[in-house]
Amino acid sequence: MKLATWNVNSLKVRLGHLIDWLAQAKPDAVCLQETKLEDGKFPASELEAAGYRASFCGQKTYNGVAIVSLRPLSEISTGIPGFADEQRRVIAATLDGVRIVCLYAPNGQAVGSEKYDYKLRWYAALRDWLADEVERHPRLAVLGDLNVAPEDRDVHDPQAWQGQVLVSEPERAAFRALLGLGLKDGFRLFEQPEKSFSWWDYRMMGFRRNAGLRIDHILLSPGLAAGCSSCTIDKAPRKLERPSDHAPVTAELG
DNA sequence: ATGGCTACGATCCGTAGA
Repeated sequence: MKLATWNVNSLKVRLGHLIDWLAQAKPDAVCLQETKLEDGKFPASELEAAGYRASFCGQKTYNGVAIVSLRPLSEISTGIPGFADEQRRVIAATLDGVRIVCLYAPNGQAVGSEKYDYKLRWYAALRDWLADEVERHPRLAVLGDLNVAPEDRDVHDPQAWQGQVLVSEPERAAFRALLGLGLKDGFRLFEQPEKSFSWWDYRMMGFRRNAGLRIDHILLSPGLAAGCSSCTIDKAPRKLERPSDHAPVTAELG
C-alpha cells in the first residue's frame, strides 16, 4: 500500500497538480493539508473522475485537511478528542486495516507568541490522543505537515534557523514525544540524500537554492515500519508553474 | 535591507503561512 502526504496550499489552486500527481504516483491514499475550502466546495466530483474518493474537514481561507483514497474509508473522525478547536487540522480514517491520521500542525508564527503556545498545547493534546491510538491500532500511520524540522540535518541553514519557530527545542521535543510513543520517522528508516527537504520558501528563490526544511512527515507504528520498503520526497510538483511550497512525501508499505 | 512570495478576502492593503 502506498500512502502519501501533501500540503497543497489551496486545493482550489492546486487541483490540477493533484490530479496529475495522482495519475502518475497512484497512491492508495494521500493526506492533504491547507485545502482552504469549506466542505461544500470540496472538488469531490473532479477527484471521482480521477478514480479517487475523499473524506474532508475544511474551512474557508485557512487550514483544512482531507484524505483522498482509491477505496472507501471507514471509521472517519475529525479533530483531537477532548481538544476543542475551531481550526480544521485533523482527520483520521481506516483504509484496508491501516489507521491513517492526517495532520496539519499549527505553524506557531514566532517563538513565544500566542500562536506558538497554541502549537505546543496542540502537540500535547495530540501526543495524549496518539498514545491511545498506538495501543488501539497496531497498523497506524500518522502523516502530515507537522511544522517541525526534527533535527539540524532537516534544515538548510541550521545556524540561521537556530531557535526559530519550526526548529526550536520545545517544538523538537514535542515531535520526539511522538517518536516516544513508538512511532518511527519513516523517512529516516532509509538512506536519504543529504539536504532532503519537503518545504521551500516561495521567496528568495528558496527552491532553486534548495533552501528548505523537512517539516512534512510520515510516522509509522512498529508494525507498519517493519514492512515499509521506501519513503521518499517527490520534488517534481514543486518545479511546476504555480506550485505549492510543499512537496509530497510518499511511503510504500508492505 | 529582518525584506524578498503566494493565497485569500477584501479592495487598491492586511493577515497568514513557514
